[in-house]
Amino acid sequence: MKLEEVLEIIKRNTSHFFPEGEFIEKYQNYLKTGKPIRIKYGADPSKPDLHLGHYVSLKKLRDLQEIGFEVVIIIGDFTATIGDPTGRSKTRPRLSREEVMQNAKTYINQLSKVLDINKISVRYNSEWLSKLSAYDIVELSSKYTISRMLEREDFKNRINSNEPLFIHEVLYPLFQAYDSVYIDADIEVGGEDQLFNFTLTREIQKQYGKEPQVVLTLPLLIGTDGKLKMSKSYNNYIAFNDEPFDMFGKIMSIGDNLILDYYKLVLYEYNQELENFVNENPRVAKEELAYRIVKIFHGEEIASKVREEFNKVFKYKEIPEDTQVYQLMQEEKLSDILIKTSLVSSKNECRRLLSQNAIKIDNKVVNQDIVINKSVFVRIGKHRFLKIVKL
RNA sequence: GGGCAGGUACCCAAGCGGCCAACGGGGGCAGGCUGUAAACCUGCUGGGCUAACGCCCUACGUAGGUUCAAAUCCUACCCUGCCCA
Repeated sequence: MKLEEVLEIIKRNTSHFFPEGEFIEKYQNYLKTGKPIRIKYGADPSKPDLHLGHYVSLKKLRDLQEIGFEVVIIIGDFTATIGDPTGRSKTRPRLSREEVMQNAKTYINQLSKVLDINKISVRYNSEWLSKLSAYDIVELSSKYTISRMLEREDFKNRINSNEPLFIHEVLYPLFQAYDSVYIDADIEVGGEDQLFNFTLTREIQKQYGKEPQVVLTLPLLIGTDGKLKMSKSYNNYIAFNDEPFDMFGKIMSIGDNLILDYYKLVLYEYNQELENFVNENPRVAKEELAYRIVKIFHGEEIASKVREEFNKVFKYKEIPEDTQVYQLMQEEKLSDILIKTSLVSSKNECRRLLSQNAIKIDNKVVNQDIVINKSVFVRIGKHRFLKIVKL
């Protein structure tokens, strides 16, 4: 493929890409010698749920993969026991090895929804990091200074606000850098928040006499709350593994100001026509967006089914088809049933909801904890449903 | 090692012997208005019992103690920050 075309693919949607000259050299060398360009992508197994935010980067990996670049996924099983401090105002809880390994397993399966799984290689960084001796670690840490490390916003903020900053957290970027040294990364891809780590890695690679990696970052997708970057810890994420109906619903709940972003970053779509469409008819534009994203993860058939279902339930207020069913053996109090099915977490919560007119049975508001003795349909708030079937 | 300041619910943060399941803000949930948008208004936000007034249990770093009564006082311990060494 021509260099210009490759550059075009690379630059689509990216927020940082540098140094371009180094990339061009690498690419020309690839054309000449056939030595593949190795892309590194670091996966954090402390958060096993991949979400749309990850998708933005993974999609880029997919593009690069199709050009013929070699994608190496680094499962940070070792670094996860430290916890990436990026953007954190607080020390992350450290995970046990068992938890980390468990999480790592589910990762690959989710990755296969975006990447050609047969062409990637997967490495666990404990493979080399756990073998470093104290001597090696001293050597690694002698290659960077504290003051440069403290140039990082998040670290600086911690210091300034008298929050603890532990030494192992400062070590994190160094270990991540060592991964690149070890696997000879040519390019590292990730979210924009990794910019510091990625550029630091270049320095470390040079110190080890390696060719520094090219940095490629992608913009961060804003989460469903409309404010913060999509992240599991903020609970504002749309996960690969969400049920199609939930996924559709979550997308429908995003603010208007995000619609265009999602089109652009997730679907790679942006033009003036689309912008006009979004401005003129955000509701329809959003529904189309939801449909198309669900289609990526669940296929066309399910996507259109879910779209129909969504409109039935929320536009025309009908009863959803696929909903949790509770089999009623004998008469039971409503509250007991709701707790058993964990639609409600306690009796107090149930009481609260009742008193706030949040619970509807067969479309009629109930205010009291009545006894159920027949088949009914229960709706709590906007999106909790239960079909009770009397046997 | 020494001195000082701190550790309160999901987060921030008041309270400093009873009126404290704990002010206020954020977040979350729910209702109204809507397009499951935003903005806005309102209510709720530890658990159990009750139709309800209310009652009981568990919770203010951990463990003990003083008191009729402790988040609040005392003792020890753990943890964090700042300053000194």
